[in-house]
Formats: sequence, C-alpha cells, structure tokens
Amino acid sequence: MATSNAMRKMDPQRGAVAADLEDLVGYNLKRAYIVMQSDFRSALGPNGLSARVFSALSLVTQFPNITQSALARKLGIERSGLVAIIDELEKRTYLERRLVPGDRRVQALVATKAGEAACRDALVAVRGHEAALLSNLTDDEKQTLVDLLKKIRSRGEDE
Amino acid sequence: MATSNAMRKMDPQRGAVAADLEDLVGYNLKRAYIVMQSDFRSALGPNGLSARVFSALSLVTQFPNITQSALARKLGIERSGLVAIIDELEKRTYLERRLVPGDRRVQALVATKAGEAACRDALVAVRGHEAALLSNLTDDEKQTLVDLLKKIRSRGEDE
DNA sequence: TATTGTTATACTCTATAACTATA
DNA sequence: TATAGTTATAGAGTATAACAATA
Repeated sequence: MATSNAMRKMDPQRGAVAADLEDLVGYNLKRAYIVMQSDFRSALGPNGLSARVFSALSLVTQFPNITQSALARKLGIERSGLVAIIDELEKRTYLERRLVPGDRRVQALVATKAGEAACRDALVAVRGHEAALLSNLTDDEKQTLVDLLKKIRSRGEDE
Repeated sequence: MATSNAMRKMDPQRGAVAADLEDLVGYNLKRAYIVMQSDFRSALGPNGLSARVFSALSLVTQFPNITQSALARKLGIERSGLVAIIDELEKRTYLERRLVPGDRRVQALVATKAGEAACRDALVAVRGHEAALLSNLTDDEKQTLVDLLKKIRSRGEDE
C-alpha cells in the first residue's frame, strides 16, 4: 500500500505536486462523512433521531445523572448547543432534567424507561445501517478504520 | 485487532449490546471530521480558502473549461450550491466564467494565473496541515485510511 | 421537453456573546 | 469571581423548488 502510494506520488504523468484532491485525507474524510450521515438519516427515518440527538441520548443512558455541561464536554460541543438537543429529547419524553439537591445551578439528566427503550431501538437501527453501508469492509477493516479515526480525534480533542 | 474488538464486544462487564458510541464508525468519523475541518480552517487562516472553495478551485485547475454542472457532480453537491462558491472564486479573481460558442447555456470555468498560484499555495498549506495533524500516523496508515474512506464513498456516491 | 445557471428559501449544525441564578 | 443553563444571534454548508434562457 505504501509502495503504491509512493509510486502514485512520483508518477511523472502527474508531477510531484499535482493538486489531487483524491489523495487528501481531509477530502476523503469529508466525502465519507457525508455518505454516512445521509445514510444514517435514511436508516432512522423521517421521524427518527438525528445523529447528534442519538449520541446525546446514548451518553445519558450510559452516564445517568450527568449534567449538561459535562455532556457537552463529552460530545465536544458548546453548552449552548446542547440545549436544543435536550429540549427535543425531553419533548419526546426520553429524558428528564432533574433538580439536584445541594447545587441548584445544575440539572441532572436521566433517561426515562421510554428513553432507554428508544435508545436500544435506535442502536439496533444504527448498527443495521452501519452493517449494510459498510458491508464491503471486513470486520478487521472496520476496526482498523475506527482505530485510525480515534488517532485523528486524539490530536484535536482535549481529553 | 479483530481479536481485541471481538473481546471488547463480549466483555461481560458491559454486555453484548452496550450502547457504546465509541465503537461506532459513524460517531468516530464525525468527530475526526470535525477535528480535521477545524484544523484546516486554522491552517489556512482567517482570509484563507475554505475547504469547499479549495476543492472547487483545485478541480477547476485540474479540469480547465469544466462546466458548473459537471463540477457540482464531481464535488457531490447541487448545482445551486455551487453558485456562491464560484462567485467567491470569481471575486478573488481566481477564475473566470467564460461563454462557450455553440451552447449559450453553459459557462466554462477557467482558473486565472492568480488562481493557479493560489491553488498551489493552498495545496502546500493543506499538505502541511495534514502532515502536522496526522503526524501520529505512519504513511502506511494514512494510505490505509484513505483507501478505507474511499470504500465508504463508493457505497454512497453514484459514479 | 430537457438542461444550465440562477435565485429564493429553509433546515441542520455549530459558535460567540451576553444574560440569570446560583455558588 | 466563577459556573450552569439559557437565549439571541450569526455563520457555514447543504437541499428543494422554481425561474429564465437556451437547446
């Protein structure tokens, strides 16, 4: 693989500095991301959770009583951006904002039974969408991909 | 790697259906994409080209006289969305819309000398940004990543 | 009828700044 | 002073639908 890449870069037909978008990691990352996001939407349907809402619900289920600030940090977004997400989940009655005795500034997020069920159902749908969309990748390749993506994340996220 | 993944999935501590976002390809893809896009912006500066404008300029340089419709198809976006991108590049005097004798509906896009120079400069900056951000990946890993991302793209783009 | 470029419009996702109520 | 949640606002980036000019 490295050999074929090196050969491609030195191809005299194109020159060493050919502005080939297709070789850039960022361009391929963006295009692949768009394909996955779009398929995610189709898979979960017109009334289904969006990717960001699913992520939030999933983390609330995994970490009961998490605060909004802590959740925003985990998701890598601003506090302010989380408000609409939690509003939607509360409107769907998938979670509740609970007052915390001892600090009246914070609100603990807790998934309802319906929320836990919706999260399980959504996860099944998401796994199905990934399995179908990535059926031309082996399990090894999927794991390699996740590992490489995590390496990129580790360079940009303060953790 | 597949082994460690299989072991992880069967970890009795978490159960086989744990809603672990971190294992999903889509979630990691999105987070990695955000990291790269944000670093791209910083690298090209406040007055620099955005990723989508750079992509368009790069393709116009690579395929002189391409029409807007054909370019939109190559970029995987709608014709209507390309208008603002071409407007910006024309305002920067990096390309021109040229009338085509024979079909007065179409306009051929041609990069100017300044546009070609800007494209070369931007490419150097983009390569620098990728080299720095991905310095914890080997060349082999970068190539593997690009290959895997292309596999995902091939499932969602009609080509 | 179909295609090219365009406009108008709206939606998603995100960020910044400022506010309020607490601490 | 600092923090949690909120609001208002703006900016990317994208899509859909409709239009005029042309084929």
